[in-house]
Amino acid sequence: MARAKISTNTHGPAIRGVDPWTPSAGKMRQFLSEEERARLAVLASIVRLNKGEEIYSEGQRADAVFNIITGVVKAYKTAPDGSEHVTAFLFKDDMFGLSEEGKYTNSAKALTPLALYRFPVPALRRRLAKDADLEFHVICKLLHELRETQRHAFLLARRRALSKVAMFLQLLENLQAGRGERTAEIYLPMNRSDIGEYLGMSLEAVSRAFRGLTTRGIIKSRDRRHLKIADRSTFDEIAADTTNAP
Amino acid sequence: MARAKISTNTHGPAIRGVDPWTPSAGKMRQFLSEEERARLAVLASIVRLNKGEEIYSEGQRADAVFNIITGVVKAYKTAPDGSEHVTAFLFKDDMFGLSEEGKYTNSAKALTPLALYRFPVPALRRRLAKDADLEFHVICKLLHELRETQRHAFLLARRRALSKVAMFLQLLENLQAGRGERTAEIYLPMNRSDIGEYLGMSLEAVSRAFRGLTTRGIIKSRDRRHLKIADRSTFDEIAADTTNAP
DNA sequence: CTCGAAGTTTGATCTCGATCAAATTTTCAC
DNA sequence: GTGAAAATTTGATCGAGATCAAACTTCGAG
Repeated sequence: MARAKISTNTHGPAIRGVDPWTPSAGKMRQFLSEEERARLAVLASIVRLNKGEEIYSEGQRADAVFNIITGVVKAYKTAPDGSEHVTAFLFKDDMFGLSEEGKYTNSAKALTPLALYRFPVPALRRRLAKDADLEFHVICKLLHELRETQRHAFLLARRRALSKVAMFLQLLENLQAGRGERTAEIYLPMNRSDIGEYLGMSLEAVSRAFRGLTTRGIIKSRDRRHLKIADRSTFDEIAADTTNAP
Repeated sequence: MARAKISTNTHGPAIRGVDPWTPSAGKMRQFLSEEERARLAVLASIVRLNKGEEIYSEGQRADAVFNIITGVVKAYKTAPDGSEHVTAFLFKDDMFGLSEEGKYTNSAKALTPLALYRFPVPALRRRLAKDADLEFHVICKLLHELRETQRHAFLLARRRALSKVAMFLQLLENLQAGRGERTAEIYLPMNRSDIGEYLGMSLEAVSRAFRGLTTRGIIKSRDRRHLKIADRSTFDEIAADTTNAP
Protein backbone atom coordinates (compact mmCIF):
# COMPACT_ATOMS: atom_id res chain seq x y z
CA MET A 1 0.00 0.00 0.00
CA ALA A 2 1.36 3.35 -0.97
CA ARG A 3 2.10 5.63 1.92
CA ALA A 4 2.31 9.21 0.76
CA LYS A 5 3.12 11.68 3.46
CA ILE A 6 1.93 15.00 2.31
CA SER A 7 4.43 17.73 2.36
CA THR A 8 3.86 20.44 -0.15
CA ASN A 9 7.25 21.69 -0.95
CA THR A 10 7.82 23.31 -4.23
CA HIS A 11 11.15 24.85 -3.47
CA GLY A 12 12.05 25.03 0.18
CA PRO A 13 13.68 21.98 1.66
CA ALA A 14 12.19 19.75 4.31
CA ILE A 15 8.51 19.92 4.93
CA ARG A 16 8.36 17.00 7.28
CA GLY A 17 7.35 17.50 10.85
CA VAL A 18 5.31 20.60 10.38
CA ASP A 19 3.33 21.88 13.32
CA PRO A 20 -0.21 22.79 12.56
CA TRP A 21 -0.89 26.49 12.56
CA THR A 22 -2.63 26.69 15.85
CA PRO A 23 -1.57 27.27 19.40
CA SER A 24 -4.72 25.74 20.77
CA ALA A 25 -4.57 22.39 19.04
CA GLY A 26 -4.04 19.71 21.58
CA LYS A 27 -1.47 17.31 20.29
CA MET A 28 0.66 18.45 17.39
CA ARG A 29 0.15 16.31 14.35
CA GLN A 30 3.47 15.98 12.71
CA PHE A 31 2.26 14.25 9.60
CA LEU A 32 -0.95 13.28 8.03
CA SER A 33 -2.65 10.39 9.70
CA GLU A 34 -2.38 6.94 8.15
CA GLU A 35 -5.93 7.26 7.05
CA GLU A 36 -5.30 10.60 5.39
CA ARG A 37 -2.30 9.18 3.63
CA ALA A 38 -4.32 6.29 2.38
CA ARG A 39 -6.96 8.63 1.02
CA LEU A 40 -4.27 10.34 -1.02
CA ALA A 41 -2.22 7.33 -1.98
CA VAL A 42 -4.97 5.94 -4.16
CA LEU A 43 -4.56 8.96 -6.40
CA ALA A 44 -0.86 8.40 -6.95
CA SER A 45 1.24 6.45 -9.37
CA ILE A 46 4.88 5.67 -8.79
CA VAL A 47 7.65 7.00 -11.03
CA ARG A 48 11.31 6.03 -11.12
CA LEU A 49 14.08 8.17 -12.54
CA ASN A 50 17.83 7.92 -13.01
CA LYS A 51 20.32 10.36 -11.61
CA GLY A 52 20.49 13.50 -13.71
CA GLU A 53 17.06 13.08 -15.30
CA GLU A 54 14.73 16.03 -15.52
CA ILE A 55 11.41 15.68 -13.72
CA TYR A 56 9.84 18.76 -15.24
CA SER A 57 11.02 22.10 -16.47
CA GLU A 58 10.06 25.71 -15.98
CA GLY A 59 7.05 26.90 -17.88
CA GLN A 60 5.78 23.40 -18.62
CA ARG A 61 2.15 22.69 -17.96
CA ALA A 62 1.93 21.66 -14.30
CA ASP A 63 -0.27 18.61 -14.50
CA ALA A 64 1.15 16.71 -11.54
CA VAL A 65 2.54 17.14 -8.06
CA PHE A 66 5.30 14.86 -6.79
CA ASN A 67 6.30 13.38 -3.47
CA ILE A 68 9.72 11.88 -2.94
CA ILE A 69 9.87 8.26 -1.79
CA THR A 70 13.66 8.00 -2.01
CA GLY A 71 16.37 10.19 -3.48
CA VAL A 72 17.25 13.86 -3.72
CA VAL A 73 15.89 16.50 -6.07
CA LYS A 74 17.28 19.84 -7.13
CA ALA A 75 14.79 22.65 -7.87
CA TYR A 76 16.24 25.44 -9.96
CA LYS A 77 15.61 28.30 -12.33
CA THR A 78 17.66 29.00 -15.43
CA ALA A 79 18.39 32.62 -16.30
CA PRO A 80 18.28 33.81 -19.91
CA ASP A 81 22.09 33.97 -19.90
CA GLY A 82 22.21 30.30 -19.03
CA SER A 83 23.24 30.64 -15.39
CA GLU A 84 21.37 28.51 -12.90
CA HIS A 85 19.95 29.46 -9.55
CA VAL A 86 19.15 26.57 -7.23
CA THR A 87 16.00 27.40 -5.28
CA ALA A 88 15.92 24.29 -3.11
CA PHE A 89 17.15 20.80 -2.45
CA LEU A 90 14.33 18.35 -1.77
CA PHE A 91 14.49 15.10 0.17
CA LYS A 92 12.43 12.06 1.17
CA ASP A 93 8.80 12.94 1.90
CA ASP A 94 9.09 16.40 0.42
CA MET A 95 6.37 17.30 -2.01
CA PHE A 96 7.01 19.61 -4.93
CA GLY A 97 5.44 20.84 -8.12
CA LEU A 98 2.54 22.84 -6.69
CA SER A 99 2.14 25.91 -8.83
CA GLU A 100 -0.11 28.77 -9.71
CA GLU A 101 -1.50 29.34 -13.15
CA GLY A 102 -0.93 25.75 -14.11
CA LYS A 103 2.72 26.23 -15.06
CA TYR A 104 5.75 25.02 -13.19
CA THR A 105 7.70 27.99 -11.95
CA ASN A 106 11.01 26.16 -11.88
CA SER A 107 12.73 23.07 -13.17
CA ALA A 108 13.39 19.93 -11.12
CA LYS A 109 15.97 17.26 -11.68
CA ALA A 110 17.15 14.09 -9.94
CA LEU A 111 20.45 14.41 -8.09
CA THR A 112 20.33 10.71 -7.21
CA PRO A 113 18.28 7.77 -8.47
CA LEU A 114 14.73 8.63 -7.58
CA ALA A 115 11.41 7.09 -6.66
CA LEU A 116 8.42 9.44 -6.65
CA TYR A 117 4.72 9.42 -6.09
CA ARG A 118 3.00 11.29 -8.84
CA PHE A 119 -0.36 12.97 -8.11
CA PRO A 120 -2.35 14.27 -11.08
CA VAL A 121 -3.43 17.78 -10.20
CA PRO A 122 -7.14 17.56 -11.04
CA ALA A 123 -7.69 14.51 -8.84
CA LEU A 124 -5.72 16.09 -6.02
CA ARG A 125 -7.71 19.28 -6.29
CA ARG A 126 -11.02 17.47 -6.19
CA ARG A 127 -9.90 15.58 -3.15
CA LEU A 128 -8.72 18.71 -1.36
CA ALA A 129 -11.91 20.59 -2.09
CA LYS A 130 -13.89 17.88 -0.40
CA ASP A 131 -11.61 17.49 2.55
CA ALA A 132 -11.17 20.59 4.70
CA ASP A 133 -8.97 18.76 7.13
CA LEU A 134 -6.53 17.74 4.45
CA GLU A 135 -6.61 21.21 3.00
CA PHE A 136 -5.77 22.76 6.32
CA HIS A 137 -2.74 20.56 6.52
CA VAL A 138 -1.64 21.73 3.13
CA ILE A 139 -1.78 25.28 4.44
CA CYS A 140 0.45 24.34 7.33
CA LYS A 141 2.96 22.75 5.01
CA LEU A 142 2.97 25.80 2.80
CA LEU A 143 3.62 28.02 5.77
CA HIS A 144 6.52 25.85 6.71
CA GLU A 145 7.88 25.92 3.21
CA LEU A 146 7.64 29.67 3.30
CA ARG A 147 9.82 29.74 6.38
CA GLU A 148 12.36 27.54 4.66
CA THR A 149 12.47 29.77 1.63
CA GLN A 150 12.95 32.74 3.91
CA ARG A 151 15.78 30.96 5.58
CA HIS A 152 17.31 30.54 2.16
CA ALA A 153 16.99 34.26 1.48
CA PHE A 154 18.48 34.99 4.87
CA LEU A 155 21.34 32.68 4.09
CA LEU A 156 21.98 34.41 0.78
CA ALA A 157 22.20 37.74 2.56
CA ARG A 158 25.15 36.47 4.62
CA ARG A 159 28.27 38.09 3.41
CA ARG A 160 31.20 35.84 4.10
CA ALA A 161 31.68 32.63 2.21
CA LEU A 162 32.51 30.62 5.34
CA SER A 163 29.33 31.81 7.01
CA LYS A 164 27.20 30.83 4.04
CA VAL A 165 28.66 27.37 3.82
CA ALA A 166 28.48 26.79 7.57
CA MET A 167 24.85 27.87 7.62
CA PHE A 168 24.14 25.57 4.69
CA LEU A 169 25.70 22.64 6.55
CA GLN A 170 23.60 23.44 9.63
CA LEU A 171 20.58 23.34 7.40
CA LEU A 172 21.46 19.93 5.99
CA GLU A 173 22.26 18.65 9.45
CA ASN A 174 18.91 19.73 10.88
CA LEU A 175 17.20 18.18 7.92
CA GLN A 176 18.92 14.87 8.39
CA ALA A 177 18.54 14.92 12.15
CA GLY A 178 14.89 15.88 11.82
CA ARG A 179 14.35 12.79 9.73
CA GLY A 180 16.02 10.70 12.40
CA GLU A 181 19.01 9.69 10.33
CA ARG A 182 21.31 8.42 12.94
CA THR A 183 24.79 9.17 11.68
CA ALA A 184 26.73 12.09 13.10
CA GLU A 185 27.95 12.68 9.58
CA ILE A 186 26.48 15.21 7.23
CA TYR A 187 25.84 13.84 3.76
CA LEU A 188 26.12 16.11 0.71
CA PRO A 189 24.22 14.59 -2.20
CA MET A 190 24.92 17.60 -4.42
CA ASN A 191 28.13 18.81 -6.04
CA ARG A 192 30.09 22.01 -5.38
CA SER A 193 28.55 23.74 -8.33
CA ASP A 194 25.01 23.09 -7.09
CA ILE A 195 25.95 24.35 -3.66
CA GLY A 196 27.43 27.48 -5.18
CA GLU A 197 24.26 28.10 -7.17
CA TYR A 198 22.21 27.63 -4.03
CA LEU A 199 24.41 29.95 -1.97
CA GLY A 200 24.98 32.58 -4.61
CA MET A 201 28.73 32.10 -4.88
CA SER A 202 31.24 30.49 -7.24
CA LEU A 203 32.04 26.80 -6.98
CA GLU A 204 35.68 27.68 -6.36
CA ALA A 205 34.65 29.77 -3.39
CA VAL A 206 32.62 26.84 -2.07
CA SER A 207 35.65 24.59 -2.38
CA ARG A 208 37.87 27.10 -0.60
CA ALA A 209 35.31 27.53 2.15
CA PHE A 210 35.34 23.77 2.80
CA ARG A 211 39.10 23.80 2.91
CA GLY A 212 39.05 26.82 5.21
CA LEU A 213 36.74 25.07 7.65
CA THR A 214 38.84 21.91 7.45
CA THR A 215 42.25 23.48 7.98
CA ARG A 216 40.89 25.36 10.97
CA GLY A 217 39.77 22.07 12.42
CA ILE A 218 36.09 23.03 12.42
CA ILE A 219 34.93 20.22 10.16
CA LYS A 220 36.43 16.85 9.27
CA SER A 221 35.58 15.36 5.90
CA ARG A 222 35.76 11.65 5.21
CA ASP A 223 35.39 12.28 1.49
CA ARG A 224 33.86 14.99 -0.67
CA ARG A 225 30.35 14.05 0.33
CA HIS A 226 30.65 13.09 4.00
CA LEU A 227 31.79 15.30 6.83
CA LYS A 228 31.18 16.02 10.48
CA ILE A 229 31.41 19.03 12.72
CA ALA A 230 34.57 18.81 14.82
CA ASP A 231 34.33 22.13 16.67
CA ARG A 232 30.72 22.89 17.29
CA SER A 233 31.05 26.22 19.06
CA THR A 234 33.25 27.97 16.50
CA PHE A 235 31.15 26.36 13.79
CA ASP A 236 27.99 27.91 15.18
CA GLU A 237 29.77 31.22 15.65
CA ILE A 238 30.82 31.30 12.02
CA ALA A 239 27.36 30.32 10.83
CA ALA A 240 25.84 33.18 12.81
CA ASP A 241 28.35 35.77 11.65
CA THR A 242 26.95 38.67 9.63
CA THR A 243 29.99 40.87 9.23
CA ASN A 244 32.19 41.24 6.22
CA ALA A 245 35.43 42.65 7.59
CA PRO A 246 37.96 40.55 9.53
CA MET B 1 -18.42 48.36 5.80
CA ALA B 2 -15.06 46.73 6.12
CA ARG B 3 -13.74 45.28 2.90
CA ALA B 4 -10.92 42.90 3.62
CA LYS B 5 -9.32 41.42 0.60
CA ILE B 6 -7.64 38.27 1.66
CA SER B 7 -4.04 38.03 0.85
CA THR B 8 -1.99 35.92 3.16
CA ASN B 9 1.39 37.43 3.04
CA THR B 10 3.66 36.97 5.96
CA HIS B 11 6.80 38.13 4.29
CA GLY B 12 6.71 38.25 0.55
CA PRO B 13 5.37 41.39 -1.01
CA ALA B 14 2.22 41.64 -3.02
CA ILE B 15 -0.39 38.98 -2.78
CA ARG B 16 -2.98 40.81 -4.77
CA GLY B 17 -4.13 39.44 -8.05
CA VAL B 18 -3.34 35.83 -7.38
CA ASP B 19 -4.53 33.26 -9.86
CA PRO B 20 -6.21 30.26 -8.36
CA TRP B 21 -4.14 27.14 -8.57
CA THR B 22 -5.97 25.48 -11.33
CA PRO B 23 -5.70 25.45 -15.06
CA SER B 24 -9.26 24.31 -15.48
CA ALA B 25 -11.03 27.00 -13.52
CA GLY B 26 -13.07 29.08 -15.88
CA LYS B 27 -12.58 32.72 -15.04
CA MET B 28 -9.64 33.54 -12.83
CA ARG B 29 -10.77 35.09 -9.62
CA GLN B 30 -8.26 37.72 -8.80
CA PHE B 31 -9.58 38.44 -5.34
CA LEU B 32 -12.12 37.13 -2.99
CA SER B 33 -15.67 37.95 -3.93
CA GLU B 34 -17.43 40.77 -2.14
CA GLU B 35 -19.43 38.20 -0.29
CA GLU B 36 -16.34 36.37 0.88
CA ARG B 37 -14.79 39.60 2.02
CA ALA B 38 -17.88 40.46 3.97
CA ARG B 39 -17.81 37.08 5.69
CA LEU B 40 -14.31 37.87 6.89
CA ALA B 41 -14.72 41.53 7.64
CA VAL B 42 -17.10 40.87 10.50
CA LEU B 43 -14.23 39.17 12.31
CA ALA B 44 -11.94 42.16 12.02
CA SER B 45 -11.25 45.25 14.05
CA ILE B 46 -9.41 48.24 12.68
CA VAL B 47 -6.07 49.38 14.05
CA ARG B 48 -4.19 52.59 13.34
CA LEU B 49 -0.48 53.08 13.88
CA ASN B 50 2.04 55.88 13.42
CA LYS B 51 5.09 55.68 11.26
CA GLY B 52 7.85 53.74 12.96
CA GLU B 53 5.58 51.86 15.36
CA GLU B 54 6.06 48.15 15.87
CA ILE B 55 3.10 45.96 14.97
CA TYR B 56 4.48 42.81 16.53
CA SER B 57 7.88 41.35 17.14
CA GLU B 58 9.56 38.04 16.55
CA GLY B 59 8.75 35.30 19.03
CA GLN B 60 5.65 37.02 20.35
CA ARG B 61 2.50 34.99 20.65
CA ALA B 62 0.80 35.22 17.26
CA ASP B 63 -2.78 35.94 18.24
CA ALA B 64 -3.77 37.97 15.22
CA VAL B 65 -3.33 38.26 11.48
CA PHE B 66 -3.30 41.67 9.81
CA ASN B 67 -4.39 43.09 6.51
CA ILE B 68 -3.19 46.47 5.30
CA ILE B 69 -5.84 49.06 4.48
CA THR B 70 -3.37 51.86 3.80
CA GLY B 71 0.36 52.30 4.36
CA VAL B 72 3.53 50.26 4.06
CA VAL B 73 4.95 47.65 6.41
CA LYS B 74 8.46 46.30 6.80
CA ALA B 75 8.83 42.67 7.88
CA TYR B 76 12.24 41.86 9.29
CA LYS B 77 14.31 39.60 11.47
CA THR B 78 16.91 40.83 13.92
CA ALA B 79 20.10 38.79 14.26
CA PRO B 80 21.66 38.20 17.68
CA ASP B 81 24.37 40.70 16.77
CA GLY B 82 21.75 43.38 16.22
CA SER B 83 21.86 43.47 12.44
CA GLU B 84 18.53 43.48 10.64
CA HIS B 85 17.43 41.49 7.64
CA VAL B 86 14.36 42.77 5.85
CA THR B 87 12.33 39.81 4.66
CA ALA B 88 9.63 41.77 2.85
CA PHE B 89 7.91 45.04 2.22
CA LEU B 90 4.14 44.82 2.46
CA PHE B 91 1.58 47.08 0.85
CA LYS B 92 -2.15 47.78 0.65
CA ASP B 93 -4.24 44.58 0.75
CA ASP B 94 -1.32 42.42 1.79
CA MET B 95 -1.99 40.16 4.72
CA PHE B 96 0.71 39.22 7.17
CA GLY B 97 1.22 37.59 10.54
CA LEU B 98 0.27 34.02 9.63
CA SER B 99 2.59 31.74 11.54
CA GLU B 100 3.20 28.22 12.66
CA GLU B 101 3.39 27.22 16.28
CA GLY B 102 1.59 30.30 17.42
CA LYS B 103 4.66 32.54 17.40
CA TYR B 104 5.47 35.31 14.98
CA THR B 105 8.56 34.36 13.04
CA ASN B 106 9.57 37.94 12.32
CA SER B 107 8.93 41.48 13.44
CA ALA B 108 6.77 43.97 11.59
CA LYS B 109 6.83 47.75 11.74
CA ALA B 110 5.07 50.66 10.08
CA LEU B 111 7.12 52.49 7.45
CA THR B 112 4.31 54.99 6.97
CA PRO B 113 1.18 55.84 8.95
CA LEU B 114 -0.89 52.71 8.87
CA ALA B 115 -4.45 51.46 8.93
CA LEU B 116 -4.90 47.71 9.42
CA TYR B 117 -7.60 45.13 9.76
CA ARG B 118 -6.86 42.89 12.67
CA PHE B 119 -8.18 39.30 12.60
CA PRO B 120 -7.98 37.31 15.83
CA VAL B 121 -6.52 33.94 14.90
CA PRO B 122 -9.04 31.65 16.60
CA ALA B 123 -11.99 33.26 14.88
CA LEU B 124 -10.21 33.19 11.55
CA ARG B 125 -9.34 29.54 11.99
CA ARG B 126 -12.88 28.59 12.82
CA ARG B 127 -14.10 30.43 9.78
CA LEU B 128 -11.58 28.80 7.49
CA ALA B 129 -12.31 25.32 8.81
CA LYS B 130 -15.94 25.76 7.85
CA ASP B 131 -15.29 27.34 4.51
CA ALA B 132 -13.38 25.18 2.05
CA ASP B 133 -13.68 27.77 -0.64
CA LEU B 134 -12.05 30.43 1.47
CA GLU B 135 -9.41 28.00 2.57
CA PHE B 136 -8.55 27.13 -0.98
CA HIS B 137 -8.00 30.78 -1.70
CA VAL B 138 -5.65 31.00 1.22
CA ILE B 139 -3.62 28.22 -0.36
CA CYS B 140 -3.40 30.14 -3.59
CA LYS B 141 -2.22 33.23 -1.79
CA LEU B 142 0.39 31.24 0.07
CA LEU B 143 1.65 29.82 -3.19
CA HIS B 144 1.94 33.29 -4.55
CA GLU B 145 3.77 34.48 -1.49
CA LEU B 146 6.15 31.60 -1.89
CA ARG B 147 6.95 32.78 -5.39
CA GLU B 148 7.62 36.26 -4.11
CA THR B 149 9.93 35.00 -1.43
CA GLN B 150 11.75 32.98 -4.04
CA ARG B 151 12.09 36.05 -6.14
CA HIS B 152 13.66 37.73 -3.14
CA ALA B 153 16.16 34.88 -2.80
CA PHE B 154 16.88 35.07 -6.49
CA LEU B 155 17.47 38.78 -6.16
CA LEU B 156 19.86 38.28 -3.28
CA ALA B 157 21.88 35.86 -5.37
CA ARG B 158 22.59 38.61 -7.89
CA ARG B 159 26.16 39.67 -7.57
CA ARG B 160 26.45 43.25 -8.72
CA ALA B 161 24.99 46.11 -6.74
CA LEU B 162 23.49 47.79 -9.78
CA SER B 163 21.76 44.58 -10.76
CA LYS B 164 20.27 44.11 -7.31
CA VAL B 165 18.92 47.62 -7.15
CA ALA B 166 17.57 47.52 -10.69
CA MET B 167 15.81 44.24 -9.98
CA PHE B 168 14.39 45.71 -6.80
CA LEU B 169 13.02 48.68 -8.70
CA GLN B 170 11.44 46.34 -11.25
CA LEU B 171 9.81 44.54 -8.39
CA LEU B 172 8.36 47.74 -6.94
CA GLU B 173 7.25 48.86 -10.36
CA ASN B 174 5.39 45.61 -11.04
CA LEU B 175 3.79 45.85 -7.64
CA GLN B 176 2.57 49.37 -8.23
CA ALA B 177 1.50 48.66 -11.77
CA GLY B 178 -0.26 45.49 -10.63
CA ARG B 179 -2.30 47.53 -8.23
CA GLY B 180 -3.21 49.88 -11.02
CA GLU B 181 -1.37 52.89 -9.67
CA ARG B 182 -1.25 55.12 -12.63
CA THR B 183 1.92 57.11 -12.29
CA ALA B 184 4.94 56.26 -14.40
CA GLU B 185 6.98 57.05 -11.32
CA ILE B 186 8.25 54.46 -8.91
CA TYR B 187 7.65 55.37 -5.30
CA LEU B 188 10.09 54.25 -2.59
CA PRO B 189 8.41 54.35 0.79
CA MET B 190 11.47 52.89 2.52
CA ASN B 191 14.87 54.40 3.23
CA ARG B 192 18.27 53.38 1.86
CA SER B 193 19.07 51.40 4.94
CA ASP B 194 15.91 49.30 4.64
CA ILE B 195 16.66 48.70 0.98
CA GLY B 196 20.17 47.63 1.86
CA GLU B 197 18.89 45.20 4.46
CA TYR B 198 16.45 43.79 1.95
CA LEU B 199 19.09 43.45 -0.77
CA GLY B 200 21.90 42.22 1.43
CA MET B 201 24.20 45.18 0.85
CA SER B 202 25.32 48.32 2.67
CA LEU B 203 23.27 51.50 2.57
CA GLU B 204 26.22 53.32 1.02
CA ALA B 205 26.30 50.79 -1.78
CA VAL B 206 22.58 51.38 -2.33
CA SER B 207 23.18 55.10 -2.56
CA ARG B 208 26.03 54.65 -5.02
CA ALA B 209 23.94 52.27 -7.11
CA PHE B 210 21.23 54.91 -7.42
CA ARG B 211 23.79 57.47 -8.41
CA GLY B 212 25.34 55.04 -10.87
CA LEU B 213 21.99 54.45 -12.55
CA THR B 214 21.30 58.17 -12.57
CA THR B 215 24.61 59.36 -14.03
CA ARG B 216 24.32 56.77 -16.76
CA GLY B 217 20.93 58.20 -17.61
CA ILE B 218 19.10 54.97 -16.84
CA ILE B 219 16.85 56.41 -14.15
CA LYS B 220 15.74 59.95 -13.35
CA SER B 221 14.86 60.79 -9.78
CA ARG B 222 12.58 63.64 -8.82
CA ASP B 223 13.62 63.28 -5.19
CA ARG B 224 14.93 60.52 -2.97
CA ARG B 225 11.64 58.69 -3.05
CA HIS B 226 10.37 59.18 -6.58
CA LEU B 227 12.04 58.11 -9.79
CA LYS B 228 11.31 56.80 -13.22
CA ILE B 229 13.04 54.57 -15.71
CA ALA B 230 14.58 56.68 -18.46
CA ASP B 231 16.31 53.97 -20.47
CA ARG B 232 14.22 50.87 -20.30
CA SER B 233 16.36 48.53 -22.36
CA THR B 234 19.65 49.06 -20.55
CA PHE B 235 17.72 49.04 -17.30
CA ASP B 236 16.32 45.61 -18.04
CA GLU B 237 19.70 44.43 -19.18
CA ILE B 238 21.31 45.47 -15.92
CA ALA B 239 18.52 43.90 -13.88
CA ALA B 240 19.01 40.60 -15.70
CA ASP B 241 22.79 40.59 -15.39
CA THR B 242 24.25 37.76 -13.37
CA THR B 243 27.96 38.31 -13.87
CA ASN B 244 30.39 39.86 -11.48
CA ALA B 245 33.26 40.92 -13.70
CA PRO B 246 33.07 43.96 -16.01
C1' DC C 1 40.30 -2.14 -16.28
C1' DT C 2 40.92 1.85 -19.11
C1' DC C 3 40.01 6.10 -20.79
C1' DG C 4 37.66 10.34 -21.23
C1' DA C 5 34.59 13.44 -19.13
C1' DA C 6 33.03 15.55 -15.19
C1' DG C 7 33.97 17.31 -10.84
C1' DT C 8 37.27 19.37 -7.54
C1' DT C 9 41.23 21.68 -5.91
C1' DT C 10 44.66 25.14 -6.11
C1' DG C 11 46.92 29.31 -7.78
C1' DA C 12 47.24 34.27 -9.42
C1' DT C 13 45.18 38.50 -10.45
C1' DC C 14 42.03 42.23 -10.03
C1' DT C 15 37.55 44.34 -9.00
C1' DC C 16 33.53 45.53 -6.38
C1' DG C 17 31.62 46.72 -2.47
C1' DA C 18 32.27 46.82 2.90
C1' DT C 19 33.92 49.73 6.11
C1' DC C 20 35.45 53.97 8.17
C1' DA C 21 34.98 58.84 8.02
C1' DA C 22 33.08 63.16 7.17
C1' DA C 23 30.23 66.54 4.73
C1' DT C 24 25.62 67.66 3.44
C1' DT C 25 20.68 67.43 3.24
C1' DT C 26 16.22 66.30 5.07
C1' DT C 27 13.00 65.61 8.70
C1' DC C 28 10.62 66.51 12.72
C1' DA C 29 9.62 68.16 17.37
C1' DC C 30 9.21 72.13 19.73
C1' DG D 1 10.91 78.67 11.92
C1' DT D 2 14.81 76.70 14.28
C1' DG D 3 17.92 73.37 15.75
C1' DA D 4 19.06 68.71 16.71
C1' DA D 5 18.78 64.16 14.99
C1' DA D 6 18.25 61.18 11.17
C1' DA D 7 19.08 60.11 6.51
C1' DT D 8 21.84 60.51 2.49
C1' DT D 9 25.78 61.41 -0.20
C1' DT D 10 30.55 61.35 -1.15
C1' DG D 11 35.38 60.05 -0.45
C1' DA D 12 39.29 56.85 0.53
C1' DT D 13 41.11 52.47 1.79
C1' DC D 14 41.32 47.58 1.72
C1' DG D 15 40.14 42.73 1.53
C1' DA D 16 37.06 38.85 0.14
C1' DG D 17 35.79 36.63 -3.47
C1' DA D 18 34.98 36.40 -8.81
C1' DT D 19 37.25 35.16 -12.72
C1' DC D 20 40.71 32.95 -15.51
C1' DA D 21 43.70 29.13 -15.84
C1' DA D 22 45.55 24.79 -15.00
C1' DA D 23 46.52 20.55 -12.34
C1' DC D 24 44.52 16.82 -10.17
C1' DT D 25 40.86 13.39 -8.77
C1' DT D 26 36.73 10.77 -9.25
C1' DC D 27 33.34 8.46 -11.85
C1' DG D 28 31.16 5.77 -15.22
C1' DA D 29 30.65 3.67 -19.77
C1' DG D 30 32.37 0.27 -22.50
